[in-house]
Amino acid sequence: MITSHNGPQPADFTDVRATNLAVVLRFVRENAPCSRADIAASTGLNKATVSSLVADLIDRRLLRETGLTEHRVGRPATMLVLDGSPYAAIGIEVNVDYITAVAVDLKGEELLNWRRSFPGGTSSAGQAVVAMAALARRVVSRMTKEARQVLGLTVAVPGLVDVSGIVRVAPNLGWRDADLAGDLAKALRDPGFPVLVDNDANLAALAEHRFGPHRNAANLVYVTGEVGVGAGIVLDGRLRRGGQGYSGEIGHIELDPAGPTCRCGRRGCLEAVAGIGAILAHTAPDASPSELELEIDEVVRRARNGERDILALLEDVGRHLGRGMAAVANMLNPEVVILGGYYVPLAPWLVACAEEEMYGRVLAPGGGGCRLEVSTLGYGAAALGAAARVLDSVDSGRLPAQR
Amino acid sequence: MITSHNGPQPADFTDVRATNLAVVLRFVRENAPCSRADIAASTGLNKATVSSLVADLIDRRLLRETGLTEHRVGRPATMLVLDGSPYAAIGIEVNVDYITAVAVDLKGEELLNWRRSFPGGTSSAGQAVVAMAALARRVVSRMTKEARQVLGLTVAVPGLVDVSGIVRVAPNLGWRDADLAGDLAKALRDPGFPVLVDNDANLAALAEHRFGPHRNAANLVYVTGEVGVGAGIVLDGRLRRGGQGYSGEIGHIELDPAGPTCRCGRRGCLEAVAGIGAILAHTAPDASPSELELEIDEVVRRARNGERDILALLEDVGRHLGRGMAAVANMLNPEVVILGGYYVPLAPWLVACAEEEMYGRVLAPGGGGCRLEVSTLGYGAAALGAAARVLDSVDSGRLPAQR
DNA sequence: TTTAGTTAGTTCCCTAGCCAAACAAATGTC
DNA sequence: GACATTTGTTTGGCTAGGGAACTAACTAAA
Repeated sequence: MITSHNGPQPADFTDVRATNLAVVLRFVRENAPCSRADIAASTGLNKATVSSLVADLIDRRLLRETGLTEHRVGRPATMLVLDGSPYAAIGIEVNVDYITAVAVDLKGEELLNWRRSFPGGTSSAGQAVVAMAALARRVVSRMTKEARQVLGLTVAVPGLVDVSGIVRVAPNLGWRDADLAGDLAKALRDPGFPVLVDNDANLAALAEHRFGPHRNAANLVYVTGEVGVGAGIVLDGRLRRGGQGYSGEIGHIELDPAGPTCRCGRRGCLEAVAGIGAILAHTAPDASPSELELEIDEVVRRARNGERDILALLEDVGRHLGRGMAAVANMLNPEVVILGGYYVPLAPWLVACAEEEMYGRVLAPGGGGCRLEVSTLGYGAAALGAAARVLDSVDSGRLPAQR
Repeated sequence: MITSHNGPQPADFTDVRATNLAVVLRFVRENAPCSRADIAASTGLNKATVSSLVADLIDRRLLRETGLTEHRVGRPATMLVLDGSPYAAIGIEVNVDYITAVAVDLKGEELLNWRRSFPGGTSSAGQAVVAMAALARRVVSRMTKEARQVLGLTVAVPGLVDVSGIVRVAPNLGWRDADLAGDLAKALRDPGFPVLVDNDANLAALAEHRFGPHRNAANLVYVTGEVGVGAGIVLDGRLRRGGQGYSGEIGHIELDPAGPTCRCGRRGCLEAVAGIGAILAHTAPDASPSELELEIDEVVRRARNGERDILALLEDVGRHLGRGMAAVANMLNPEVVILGGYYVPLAPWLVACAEEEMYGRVLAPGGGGCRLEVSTLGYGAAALGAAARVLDSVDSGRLPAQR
């Protein structure tokens, strides 16, 4: 795909080809099964060109012809689908108490989803690399056994990852300035596929953008609901990382100078008043990271039981969250803000208040068309997004080499 | 230029040509005077290709050869510069008490800058169209007299402009749902050039991005300092308007639930605690819009005199502004936030506090490399940006027809 | 069972436009 | 004056998209 960011690059024919291959690939992904004629009619490409592009994609085993034809008047069409079998993209998520690995095929279908407990909170980045490498090797060998070529691997990290892929700060993991991608690639001994690192919120946003129910929204924001609150921002169809890669740090937007003290030392941060910690501070002040999930389950149980104080607490958190999301909606005017992480199980008691608060504060008419939704991808969104990151580079025309 | 937003479009050779023409044009703009050989060496395009592209651009009178050559070893180079003379881009800004029109040539050099007083605050959109059309006609005829072809006209409006160019709400002007662009084009009777409308903050951001001292920053935010506070957001080298075009409405980010009441009815909005109105509420509570400039001059005078209460007031506003900018910097991680409008004359007393507050709140290491700067383009930034908007479409390869 | 009609996909040719290499032009240097 | 150096043009080759004609494979109707 021909892009023109910071200092436009000149284009040549290979760019045209790459762009058009990507166009066809994406069209088939969205509209499979479909015929060459469909592609030509919908994309505006010439029939001959489509035939040539499709042949190329079939050669590279990205597409496959199905025997099926449509029975209407005229010559029946040879239908095309994405070929799921020959490739895999791997996503890994490191977190405070576990490492998750997922692998997906080109269609985004999950091939495996493994979770290992891992004391991320008390391990060094080096130890994490060892653990990730071990897990990655097993995933890769499984993929190889299934005769799949691995297209790439991306690691999702809860922390600030700069544009060059260095993990600058990961507060919950206690890491600083770790070249996770480089070290992991080294540990995998020249794996033959790219190894990347990115922020978990960014990748979860990517997952929503590619697989979620709002995948046709070109502008969306994904909000993580963990102890930290972060956002991944997709504008005009692409992840926007900002100048150094640190965009989306909405957790420390100050909502109330008289609010509770945040772990960052200041007062009334979004994270302090609407993060998961703000709930647990009331219900289980001493919970360790590994007990988070259990504690949230307990909160859900009590909310279901209709316990007044819990409901009031959640309403309060919802309202604060809504105020934060109003800031996001006012600043970026996305089509949808998607709440993820622990906000998902708590959504039934949060969203109504949050929505009310948000819509009351968004200046644009009709709230700027911005909806507040709950993620349906579950806790694995970041890992899935990490895999989606790999697929994205295929989609933008960097196809695997021809057989 | 080949773009691939919302549903990628297929590319063909004309796109390659357009992309490369734009590459050459932009290179010459940045590096004039320069030779064909320079262009080839720096862009990576082939010498032959550059010659052909340059010939095309000279044909369209976008470039011009200067007789000047560099005297080094070897054949002297024919130097190329942008041809300023044959074209003009027009920008118009409507505001509460005046209409400004500027015209610039391809280099961005100001050809004229006219200001008419106009009671925007009490006029209908229809009346504004009449006034703008009258002004525009005079500008066009002046340009025609100078033998310049007008490439386009853009109107900057302080209000919410949707993606289709309709002015949805302009609070200070009292307009709603006005098709300014359509009506103005009609009033100009098929002018033969495109007429567009956009938000003033967006266009000022564009002006900074093209002409300002931070023009090489691919990620920047421009903040208007009027009674209303709005932002224009440039990410990855392009203006980001959000889903419906309403991005940048930072004026109503709530900073303090216990703060003063904002004109939007809520409390503690950025605009209410750090807008120009927050200053004038203390110094000249009954000032009319047309007296704003005078009142600000008075504030500046008193600050220069070292009046304690004024300095304290400005410090306070600066701190609130810094808190708002921290939210922006945390969310978007731009390379620079540029303060415009009335913040410019007040900057000496605002910026230090604002910076301190901002850096204290930005989570990213080193503040994410985000600087807080003051606009150097003056009050005309929006009008200039409106003209820049026209030049942008030339830059992206939509060249004026060949002679 | 033809025959006509319709749609799908391929083939052939043309053209745009990039690149590489050779070459011509214009200068400085020894 | 020979040679080196750099600029810009010319020529030819290649990639890849578009258009039109053609073949293929089916349905429908006579």
